[in-house]
Amino acid sequence: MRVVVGMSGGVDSSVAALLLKQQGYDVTGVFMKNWEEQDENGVCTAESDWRDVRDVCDAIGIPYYAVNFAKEYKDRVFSLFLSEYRAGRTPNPDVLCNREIKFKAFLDFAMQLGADKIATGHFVNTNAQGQLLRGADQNKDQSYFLYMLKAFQLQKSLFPVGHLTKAQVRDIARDAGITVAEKKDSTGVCFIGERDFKQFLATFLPAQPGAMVTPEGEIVGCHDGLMYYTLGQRRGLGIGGRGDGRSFFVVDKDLQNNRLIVVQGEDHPLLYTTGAVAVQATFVEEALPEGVPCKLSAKFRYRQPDQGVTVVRAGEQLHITFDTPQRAVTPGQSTVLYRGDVCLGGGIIDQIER
RNA sequence: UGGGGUGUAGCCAAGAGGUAAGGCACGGGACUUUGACUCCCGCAUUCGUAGGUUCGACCCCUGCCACCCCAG
Repeated sequence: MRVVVGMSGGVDSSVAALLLKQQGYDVTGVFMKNWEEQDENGVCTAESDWRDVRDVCDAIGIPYYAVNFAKEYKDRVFSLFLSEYRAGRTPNPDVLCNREIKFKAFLDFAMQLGADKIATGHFVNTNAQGQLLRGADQNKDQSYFLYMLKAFQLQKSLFPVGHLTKAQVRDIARDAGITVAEKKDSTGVCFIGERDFKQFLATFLPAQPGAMVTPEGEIVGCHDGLMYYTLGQRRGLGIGGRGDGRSFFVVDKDLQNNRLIVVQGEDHPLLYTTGAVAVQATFVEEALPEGVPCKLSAKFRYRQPDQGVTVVRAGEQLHITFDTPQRAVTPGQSTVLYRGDVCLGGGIIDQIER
């Protein structure tokens, strides 16, 4: 069985490749370069990761390739990312990246190479029915990022580290003498990486400064452009020493008047939401029945503890009522639904109800 | 230019003769395959300014400056 492993140069995908090789698969490593950028010295910022991939593949004894999906990434992920920000929302590019790039462009590419399956280092599992399951490591479970996938994509995918904990993965890497065993986990937008987010956005979207106001209309500061802020955000507002001295948080964006609405105090009622409407509902396998309230659990952001919700599907919309008020649920972000350990799917938050 | 008041870090604010609390903001780090949240650490050799008293002053005295209020 031929398997093409998407390798990032990190521990997880390296161990994924190693395990598959040990299990007797015909393994090929493929490094995806999806973002064209060079550092101040003119060196591609992905160069060191590519080097790590080559080192690891050599050590494991598997062939490797590099592919470039920068155009696909830009067209299918990044353009939407930008338009969402323009619309005053806070998108999650990585859920799209998985649907459009890793489990589409990359999957297609692997199939053309004659692969039977692809594999990645995601901490998730699948079962025989093609369902998406949480990873065994509760703390690293990445099903949130894969909720937009369909069963047919999962059926062509292997997740060799999904049943392991992060610590076990590092142990395996260490025991095998893999050079990236202690490499720090990468963060930031997938393929783009960690960086000053405001600065990064500023290079793509024009800024339009305006006022920061309280719900009562009092002007308490100036913002640098609405797209630089997200609901629930505290840092970067620059408002200090007002009122009772507590922190301010973003609760709304008034695009019409180019105003950022802020409140004082982490427990302000406007920071809490009792329900939401999600659009572009997608289900891994079977859609929720139309119009029938379903008691499920949900996450509104990665690594959030499960929240009890009642969901009613209406076409491509999900009407979600929270068991307990949720803090800073943000339009543009994804709500992901679970029944036990099964990730059912989810949608993109469009409206919030207070 | 008569009277009263206030001047402590970017902002708010303790302090009250014994050698500068705290909060917010900000900076750094941790956490994290989105954006956030959260957590930890840091952040006035100096108290409008110039002198004086004192072993010792942000706290007492004097001059000056600035701002505020009430009278004009």
